[in-house]
Amino acid sequence: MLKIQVAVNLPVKNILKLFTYAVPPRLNFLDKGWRVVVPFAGQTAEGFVIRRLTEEEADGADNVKEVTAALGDEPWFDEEMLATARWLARYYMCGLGEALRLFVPGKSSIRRKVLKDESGRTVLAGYEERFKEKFLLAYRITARGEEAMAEERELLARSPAKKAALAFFAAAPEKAFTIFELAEIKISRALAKQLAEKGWLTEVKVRQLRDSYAGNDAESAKLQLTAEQQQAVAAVSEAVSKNNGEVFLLQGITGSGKTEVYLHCAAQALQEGKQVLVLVPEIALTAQLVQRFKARFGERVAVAHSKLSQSERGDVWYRSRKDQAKILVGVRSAVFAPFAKLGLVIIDEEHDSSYKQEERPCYNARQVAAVRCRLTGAPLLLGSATPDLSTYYGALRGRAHLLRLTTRPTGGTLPQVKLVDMRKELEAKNFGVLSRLLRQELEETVTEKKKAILLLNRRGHSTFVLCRDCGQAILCPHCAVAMVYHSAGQVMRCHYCGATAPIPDECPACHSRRIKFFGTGTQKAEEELQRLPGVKVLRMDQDSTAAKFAHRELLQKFACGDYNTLVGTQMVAKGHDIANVTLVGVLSADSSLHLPDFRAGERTFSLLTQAAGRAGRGKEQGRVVLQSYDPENKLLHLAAAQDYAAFAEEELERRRRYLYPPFVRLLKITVSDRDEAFALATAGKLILYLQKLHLEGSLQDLPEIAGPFPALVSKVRDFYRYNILLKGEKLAPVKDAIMNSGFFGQRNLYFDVDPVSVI
DNA sequence: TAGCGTCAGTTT
DNA sequence: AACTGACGCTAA
Repeated sequence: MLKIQVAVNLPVKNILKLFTYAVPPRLNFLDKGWRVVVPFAGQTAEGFVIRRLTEEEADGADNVKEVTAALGDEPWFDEEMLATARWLARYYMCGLGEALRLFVPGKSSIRRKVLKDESGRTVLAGYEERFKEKFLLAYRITARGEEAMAEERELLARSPAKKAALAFFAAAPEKAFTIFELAEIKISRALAKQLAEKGWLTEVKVRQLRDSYAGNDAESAKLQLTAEQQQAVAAVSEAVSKNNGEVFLLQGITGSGKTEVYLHCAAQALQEGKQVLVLVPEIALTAQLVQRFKARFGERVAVAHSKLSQSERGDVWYRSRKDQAKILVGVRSAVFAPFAKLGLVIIDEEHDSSYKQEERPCYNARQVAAVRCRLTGAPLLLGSATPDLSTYYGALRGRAHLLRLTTRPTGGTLPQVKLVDMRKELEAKNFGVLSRLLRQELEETVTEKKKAILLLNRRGHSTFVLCRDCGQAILCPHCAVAMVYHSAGQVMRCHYCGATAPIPDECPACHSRRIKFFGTGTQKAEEELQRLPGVKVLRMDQDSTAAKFAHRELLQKFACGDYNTLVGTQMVAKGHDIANVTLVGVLSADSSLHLPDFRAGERTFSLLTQAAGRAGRGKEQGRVVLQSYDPENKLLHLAAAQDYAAFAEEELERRRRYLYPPFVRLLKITVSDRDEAFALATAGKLILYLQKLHLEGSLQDLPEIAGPFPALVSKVRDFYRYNILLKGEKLAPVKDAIMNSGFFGQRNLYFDVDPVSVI
């Protein structure tokens, strides 16, 4: 009988093994790449077929169970996807099953069903296939609904929301609207359901809407390219034709028209009958880029983002595999989409940390894309105003072609940047969030009917709550951080575990009643700004954008409404292009600069550059004010001058000296346990183990081992955290050794390859 | 000594 | 992830 090797799809790291199953004759077509259902540990699990066993091997494998069923009507994985998964598992230290499941929308193709008897024992463990649902809940108005509308029922008069909703349905009495379409125009699912219960609407199932971004397909005019843009397009286009996996770094100042280059390169790939993958940091933040692609390429564009329903995502994947979608625009996880003929990969804002997954497996989509490109021959186009230093260094060393855009095609110039010394403000008894200069600039801006964006990278109202007598800040009971005062709800909130607590009347330590709030977050800044004449302020941070689409709505309000000032955390700095913004203020330019992390400088430079780039994108000259307590700091001056090359040179020198990427590779190991002593002991044992391996000669080079040291936030949700940092030019032998040891399966150990931060 | 809760080890 | 069997502790 045919036997196959299978990787099971379970989200656990300690199943590294592959398992052997027998294939019943009816499933004889099974081969590598197929998804199957297999019995596993008395349960049902999804499995991925890795390969067929030879007859010899099959004879050796006794006592194996049979494959239950095949999923889908063709293999899910092609050779390239399997190879990418194998690379990912080894590079990022996870099981092959764990790597393969990333390629499956929703991480699993089946939903398990477990039936139990009265005594709680499993009597039937079955499964059902997901994504079979091709229909979607929709609502249509009924005759009674139309009557109600006509009669202006009392209830409708009292509820404007219901009335408006019903009026919307009445305008198109034949049409059924899916819940997604309704969400777009802010008719909630709950509201529709209420109206249905009244008999005014009826529930119907309509065919799954394949594309929630349909519409606005108006062909947009191609823009005249600058000489630099033309050069970039020509270079990438040639690589698309050659299909030899070349890598390009497109470094363009903010507003230099990187998107237009993407569009032209994509057009070239399409002309050659190839597909394009476009990765963007966060779809909510880059709606404008999606719009540009939709406008240029219409229905050939599919969009994959985290707000898609399971089956919608399945549909998008299907269209891409079947070559129906020519361009796939998506966030991090879209790097695992199947393609019929991948011809170009574009990564926008390639330095963005959202390409790194923070949960296991901690892959970086940029790296995964590079591997897929190498395997398929598709060129990789990385775009950024402030490239990741590793990417930039690679380009300097000839591993990628560096393409530069140094001018703004609109003719606008880079904004004029001023640094303000906040120590002088204190001397002048100005204790507000705005320096005198920024306040004056803001008042001028709003008087001229222009808009301003203010960045303050701390949410909440006051950043800590302190007893004035004993100096004790109030800490979260579960985490090693101070709680932040939030004016909404008048509570203190932990930004790590979300715990809330009322403001204490007296100090828990010394019972003094002199409790005071210190520090400034976005809420307090908002309050202060509201008091300024003519300033109409909107606040954008995690708290004000918690609701779905709130982000987009806020930006829309700011762009079209009568608000003139947007204050918020770093999300105000990213990806949008709002006309009429002429002033950008960074309220505390050095807040992220002094974190004990090797990338703090790079992140700060990138954030400041991006923030500054929001100013004066049209014809108007933009102005930027950076407030700092350390205005002599060289990095701030480089950011003010928007001089990436100089910054990179300096930062690379520092990295070389202190041995940080791109000069070494990093592996961060976190030990996390309720028992602090146990966590430390485990870390110690792991380090001893590595040193022993080295002495035995199993590791040619012992990487430099730093730690264990407590994480910057040493306790989160009652778990103590210690970090170990391994540095070395080649980490593969250490990674392999750890994966083959008992340490790998341990529950309290987490492995992060190429960590974004080491704190 | 039965009766359970926790934990480590296994799943083809 | 879910199941198994071993160990250890409580209630008699």
